[in-house]
Amino acid sequence: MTSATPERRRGRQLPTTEELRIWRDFVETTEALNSQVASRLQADSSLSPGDYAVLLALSEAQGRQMRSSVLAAHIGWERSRLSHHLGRMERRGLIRRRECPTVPRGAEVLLTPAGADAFRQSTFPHLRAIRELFVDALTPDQLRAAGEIAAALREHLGTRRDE
Amino acid sequence: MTSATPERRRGRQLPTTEELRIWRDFVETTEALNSQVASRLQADSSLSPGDYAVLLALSEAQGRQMRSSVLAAHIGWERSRLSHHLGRMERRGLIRRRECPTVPRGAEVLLTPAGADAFRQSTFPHLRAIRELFVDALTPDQLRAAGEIAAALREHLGTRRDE
DNA sequence: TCCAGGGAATTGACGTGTCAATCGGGAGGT
DNA sequence: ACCTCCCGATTGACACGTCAATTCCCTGGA
Repeated sequence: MTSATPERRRGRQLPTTEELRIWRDFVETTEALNSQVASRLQADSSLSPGDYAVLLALSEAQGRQMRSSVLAAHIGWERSRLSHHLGRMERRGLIRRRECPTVPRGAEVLLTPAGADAFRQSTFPHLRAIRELFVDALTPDQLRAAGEIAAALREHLGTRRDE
Repeated sequence: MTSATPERRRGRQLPTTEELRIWRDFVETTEALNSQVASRLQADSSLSPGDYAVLLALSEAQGRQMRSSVLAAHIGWERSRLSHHLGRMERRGLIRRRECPTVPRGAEVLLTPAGADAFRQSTFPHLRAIRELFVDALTPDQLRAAGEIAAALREHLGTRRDE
């Protein structure tokens, strides 16, 4: 029976019921959306969203190759996550790894022809899925608002990172 | 029912650059937000969001117990996912499973005292984290818009489910 | 009686993600 | 030269999710 006293509610420490409803709705919906997009991508091209992100970055890179840690920074992944993922992609022949001539202990990641091909094949259906599942679901105002919400959330996360 | 007009469908199969930017922003930001909320929950109470969802449902259930498949439906999980998760939670002593007397082959899931305790301890910090990381980041208008966007996306996903 | 089928739940295999070691070189200081 | 420290990358252990079997039991024909 240590429920919030009136004093503790001062300054609104806890979300209201309505705010909480929106939170749950928001989280569950974005999860469902992600999983739909992922399963379409999988069905269309046997790629995961992670594969797609890596292949996209490599496709746009000079010489279709990139140092491992640069790639990680570029797509915003932890290095160990990338290392695991590259291992799986290498097994499937989508990329290759090679020692970097310039950086000691560095690794070059390079796109194989099969990887470039898989990426090319996947692009169109993937973008179409994004349009159908995300863009088409929203009015122009809502789409704009979604962008602003993302910016506000990210900004807020950033400012809180120092704690 | 503001479905895409024939013109719209024919004219623009792919998202524009701006739409795509919003999509990426939206996806990455919601992922970052989820992971922040999850890591706070973990730090505050050693629970994952999955644990929290299960414990919340059981806490609100009659007699603090529920049939496994009812629980799965209640939190919107696949049964096999729930089964795996319950296994992990049972190892940690948060829940227990018992044969259901009424349903053949049915399983009752019930909250242990330790599980009830962990949930009670986690609630306040978790709700506070939601407030700080989500609610506080947005203006009232943006919060309302987030709810509407979630509703629109979910509605749209639902209508496309038949394909 | 036997057995096909169906529902509830579990299991196994595997992809994915995080965290904490670990490895293998160069610097830099002494 | 030796030793320490840092840096790039990998590895191992484990949590989490999904999909495809599989198990167990019950029920409804033939």
